[in-house]
Amino acid sequence: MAIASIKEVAQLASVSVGTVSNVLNRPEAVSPATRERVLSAMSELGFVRNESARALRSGRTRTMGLVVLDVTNPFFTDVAKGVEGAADASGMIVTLCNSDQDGPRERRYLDHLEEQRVQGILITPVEARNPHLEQIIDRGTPVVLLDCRTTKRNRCSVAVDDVLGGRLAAEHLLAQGHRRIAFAGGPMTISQVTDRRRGAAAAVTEAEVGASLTLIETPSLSFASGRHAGEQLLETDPSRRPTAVFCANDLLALGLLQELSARGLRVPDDIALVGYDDIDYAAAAAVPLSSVRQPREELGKVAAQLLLEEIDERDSHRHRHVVFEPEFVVRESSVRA
Amino acid sequence: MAIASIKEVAQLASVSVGTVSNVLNRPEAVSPATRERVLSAMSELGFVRNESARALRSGRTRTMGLVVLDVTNPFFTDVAKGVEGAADASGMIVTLCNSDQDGPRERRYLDHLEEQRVQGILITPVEARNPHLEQIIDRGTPVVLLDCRTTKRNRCSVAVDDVLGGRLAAEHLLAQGHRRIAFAGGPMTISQVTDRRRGAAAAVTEAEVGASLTLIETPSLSFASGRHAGEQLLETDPSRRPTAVFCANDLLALGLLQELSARGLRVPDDIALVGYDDIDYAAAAAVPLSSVRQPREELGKVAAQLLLEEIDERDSHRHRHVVFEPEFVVRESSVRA
DNA sequence: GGATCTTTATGAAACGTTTCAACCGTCTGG
DNA sequence: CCAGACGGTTGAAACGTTTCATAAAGATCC
Repeated sequence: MAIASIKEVAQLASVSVGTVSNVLNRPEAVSPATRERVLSAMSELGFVRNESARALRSGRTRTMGLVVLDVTNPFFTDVAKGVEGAADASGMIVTLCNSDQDGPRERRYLDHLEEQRVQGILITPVEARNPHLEQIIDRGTPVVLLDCRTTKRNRCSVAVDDVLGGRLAAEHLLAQGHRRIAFAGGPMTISQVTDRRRGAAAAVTEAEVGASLTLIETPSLSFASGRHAGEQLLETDPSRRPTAVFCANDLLALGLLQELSARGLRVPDDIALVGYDDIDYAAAAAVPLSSVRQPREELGKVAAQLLLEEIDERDSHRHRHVVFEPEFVVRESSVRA
Repeated sequence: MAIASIKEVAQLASVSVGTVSNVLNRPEAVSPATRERVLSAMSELGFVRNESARALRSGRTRTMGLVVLDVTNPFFTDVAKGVEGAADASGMIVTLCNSDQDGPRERRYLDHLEEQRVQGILITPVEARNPHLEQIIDRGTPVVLLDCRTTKRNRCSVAVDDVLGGRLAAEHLLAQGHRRIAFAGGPMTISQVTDRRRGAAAAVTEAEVGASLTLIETPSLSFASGRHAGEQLLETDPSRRPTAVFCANDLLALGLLQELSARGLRVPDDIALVGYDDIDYAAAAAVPLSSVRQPREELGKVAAQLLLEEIDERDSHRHRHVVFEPEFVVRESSVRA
């Protein structure tokens, strides 16, 4: 049952193991005749190269790790697609891990990736400050921060300006005449959440129109959390209720939208809604969702390229911080007829 | 820069490498005093176990592969979540691969997984007949077919009865009075597509009401393909145009819905729509989508458990074929007021 | 026809673990 | 007081590759 090794292939083809290895790695260095012989021995035995042995001896793998906050969020799957495309073009394989916004889980995956000796790691961390990640970098595994701004000098990062995104969303709502605005999102350890809120808060104060930004903290950025936030909102006294909600992402907004509609509140008439990410489903929602658009696939692609660059250049590499600009997309959920 | 090995840890702790290995694998077999000593040597050196070496020597990894047709499809991410949960509970790690409905790509991933010597593979194959997959099974890697029925005796499978699902959808549309019905989906190599169509076709013929089921073949089961199918539909003569479309999945249906709405056709009045999968976004769509619900996470969970079982039992394992029943969910997209 | 290169193949030494037979004290029961 | 068991530790072999110095056999040149 055990898969044939290079040794058995060598025996069948009457060559040394070194030659078999050469056929695998530098086929041009072996004469056509023997190459043919080795190749047919391989297929006769159903040889499959043992990546563990190869990695152990050569000291390098062909794998990179990608750790995202939520695989079920279309934003991240689009990002993952970008990463995968770039990796594939360089003959790299991506191990996709889902931290599910859970610290310990994230840590387990990081440990595993380091034990696997992946060539590098792309990560959207659960917490901005992460000593464990720091250690991994110190031990020599390149890490690129994904969708997360940083000024740290020991890594690259690719992000979209979330503070600006938050500002755009809030300015739009203010322009629509809203004064009691809420920001929904959480947990507050996630930098995207705090950045978006910060941008919105700044816009609200600067407007000097007596507007306020209250906080609806959610346990996660999911559809379910959105529905739950909707319940909370419905419990508050209508006279003091916010007239507009800016959600930290589209999933949250879609969940909120569904809960509000189910309970008879109309969007945008009773409550205006703005999301974030502009996932495909935002435009297709019951009430098409205004949202802050990010270049999702591009984000992943650039992050992967940065990592590949760092892997290639190693010591001579200079870390870079790429920041994209978000774009506000107006749809029905935030403009009263 | 190189990460410390077990040997250096042993040296620092003044023990043999065997003892260090024991601390790692059978800590109860080593005295508390030395264990402590070894542990602190490890943290001092920043030791990280080399999984390649471990896998090579022990002959087993702690990884399973999951190959899906489309990571951006919420159906598959939900399935993946189920798989991951079950795997995690058994200390296994999942390598998630996205074939993107592309044969060669699928093949590359399968090769990689086999080279990695994963303990087993969960796959929703691009084509039902797959000689390469067959070889992998023959060489001894357990494979479980995911969301794909089979009667093959050399593997387990977990699926939802797609023929029944197709039938439910068609029967519903027939009951609503539709006679010119279309089935949208593709490519036809994917068994889910053909099964769903077959079920629908059977229902249509059995009804004996002079109804017909035309085919709108799409290149993939994506949002974009749905929009494209919408264009096609709009080009056909309104008098001969189908009055209802049953889409092979929800993404397709949502794309179609968006295109139709954008071009001024009303759903369900001008064209009724039924999807498949009942992803979260189906209920939240502009026109809430009728759909065929599948137990997504459960599907993944059971598949993973079957695989784990097979990995455990090995030779004594008896393959099983689990089939779930789908459920039709009626919403506005298919019932005229 | 010898010297010098090239081309091709070889054999053995790593890589970092796990595994296991063997060993050494110390304890236990008779 | 001895035989045997037991808890703890050791040392070396093995896993399947890659890598590299070396060798053998032709080819090329003067």
